[in-house]
Amino acid sequence: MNGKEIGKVIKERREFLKITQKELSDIVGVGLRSLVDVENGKANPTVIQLNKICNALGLKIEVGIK
Amino acid sequence: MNGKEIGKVIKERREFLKITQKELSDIVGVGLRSLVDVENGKANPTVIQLNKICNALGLKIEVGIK
DNA sequence: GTGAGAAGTGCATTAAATTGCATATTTAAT
DNA sequence: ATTAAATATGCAATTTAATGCACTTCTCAC
Repeated sequence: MNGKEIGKVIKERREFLKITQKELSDIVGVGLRSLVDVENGKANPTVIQLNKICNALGLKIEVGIK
Repeated sequence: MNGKEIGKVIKERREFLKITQKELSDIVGVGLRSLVDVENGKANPTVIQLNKICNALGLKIEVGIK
């Protein structure tokens, strides 16, 4: 999964939970600008950044054998 | 999975494949210093950085429902 | 079709990741 | 115990992610 695909999952999950980018950004403690960019695959986020977002959405990061 | 856990997977996978950090670093195009830090959970790598490493090791990143 | 809230963009600044290099430490073979 | 290769760390420089703000665009409900 690359940045675009990850962003897609995050965005869909957020929309499924019916929360706005602003709300999520506040909850998570990640800048709105950064969150928007991540969702749109225009960012290259760090693991910590991704984890913050994932935790709030009931998502997780996994690294495993292909 | 946090940085430490991810590093552990990467390190174990590299050792399983019997390649050195230097070799992997050269193959992947990631600085040796960065690779070492990632493996030891002392880094907060970006998705691109992680993907470079994972690709060379037959690993993948996944973001999914917890 | 207007208005309001949500989403996306450009730009400048700040914070942090990435890197190379020199050096230390660990590991493993002889 | 020596040695050599592999692994780890401190530090400084460079690159890039993260952020805020102002502004634009999109999307619906009315």
